[in-house]
Formats: sequence, structure tokens, C-alpha cells
Amino acid sequence: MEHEINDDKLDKILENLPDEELIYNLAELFKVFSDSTRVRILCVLMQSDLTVGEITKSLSMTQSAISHQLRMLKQARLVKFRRDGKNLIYSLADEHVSTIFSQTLEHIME
Amino acid sequence: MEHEINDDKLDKILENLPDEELIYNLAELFKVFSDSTRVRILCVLMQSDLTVGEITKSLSMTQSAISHQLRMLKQARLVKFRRDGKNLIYSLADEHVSTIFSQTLEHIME
DNA sequence: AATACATATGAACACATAAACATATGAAGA
DNA sequence: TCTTCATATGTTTATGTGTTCATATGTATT
Repeated sequence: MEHEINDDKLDKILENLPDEELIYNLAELFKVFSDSTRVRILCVLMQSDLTVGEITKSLSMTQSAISHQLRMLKQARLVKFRRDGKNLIYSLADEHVSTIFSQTLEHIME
Repeated sequence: MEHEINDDKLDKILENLPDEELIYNLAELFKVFSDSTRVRILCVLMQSDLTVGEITKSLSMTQSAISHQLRMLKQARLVKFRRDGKNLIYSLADEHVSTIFSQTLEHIME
């Protein structure tokens, strides 16, 4: 069984490689998913829109920690919010999160 | 528009929340995807099985850096390898990576 | 206007992590 | 066995990250 790849083939692989910027953005988005606090926030938001206080309560953490993480999720355009009096109600920005999570869970279950 | 969630509803959300361990594993897997070097390695492996030397060459990095990252990818069961003489030929462990990546790219493109 | 409540922000600290360097392992050929 | 080539591993260092604490912003109520 001989494995052989010449430079032409390597060149071809490099041509088909996505742009550096795209790869960077991909990694950046995964970085957002790479913290269990943020994953938990996304998981509760999958079930219902919630205020910051409710998220804080449900995850038993400080309000500050939650707020910092919501900031990252906002920047990644994964969540959005609307105001309701003194409260800010957060919700998922789209359904991509669910799709990505379920695909990834499939890999874990084996 | 009144937003109101009582404690019963919060309890229900907590019940439906995945196990702490599952969430942790999910975040851990995403952490593997959260570095652009590892994403690039996975991208070249999507195109062809490659030796460590070829990966090193194609990404213009030190062999040590590549080897360290391959170790993480191995631990996450994202890649596997077979021996061919002095070479180790790495390949993707399954097709989940492609699926996850394309879903995530969809979110980025908007 | 003063107060209370909900949320955001800034700084600091403890901890994690990627890359580089040096070195070790392990296979093949002389 | 000695050497060479391919890859892995241990250590160090510089940089990044999550949480906490203290404080600021902003909205509603009186």
C-alpha cells in the first residue's frame, strides 16, 4: 500500500482550502460554543425566551457572569433581545444553534 | 406585552435541560473546533488523507505544532491514522465534521 | 427628584492554551 | 548496530479567557 502525494496534489489541496478569513470566522464561532456556561444559556433559550434575571436564576450564577456571556452571544449574533419595562428578554437569533448542536451530539453519541 | 414566567416554568426548563456532563462534553468538542489551526487541519483532511509531513508542509507550520494539534483531534476522535512505513497517514474519523462545518457556515453567511 | 430594580461594564486575578524549542521514540535501511 | 527519517512528547513562555467585585447605566415608581 503506497501512499504518495506529489507537490501538484498538495497545491490542489491548498487551492481548494477555504479563505483564511472564513476559517478564522468559523473557529471564532466555535469558540463561542466552547464554554459550558454559554452552551447552557443557549439550551435554556431553546426552550423559552427569558430575562437576564431568569437566566441567572436558572443557572445559579452571578448576574454579572451571565451578562458578560450574553454579550459574547450577542456579538456572535446568536441571541437577540427586546425590552419589556425594566427587563431585557433574550431569545435565540435563529434556529441554526439547534441544528449545529444536534449534529454535534450525534458525533458524541457513539 | 407582558412577559411573565413563574417558578414552575423555570423548574420545567431546568428539568428539560441536558445533563451537566452532556453539556460539558458538547462544549469540549466545540473547543476542539475553536482553533483555526485545527480547523485548517480538518479542512485539508476533508480533501485527502495525508501524512503528518504533508499537513505540516501544506499549512506552513512547525511539525511540533501540527503534532500537538493532531493529538487533540485524536483524543476527540475526530481523526484516525494508519501507519505506512515511517509515515503516519491521518484521515477523518467520520463525516460528522463536514456536516457540522457546513451547518455552521450557513450561520456565518448572512 | 429620589429611590429601587434590572442590567451592563471595567478592572483584576486565576487559570487555560497554542506555539516554539529541545529532545525522545520508533521504524527502516546500510 | 548505527544512522536516518518521521513523528511524538515535555517544558517554557506569551497570550487569551471566565469569573468576581465594584460600579455605572438606564428604566419605572413614588
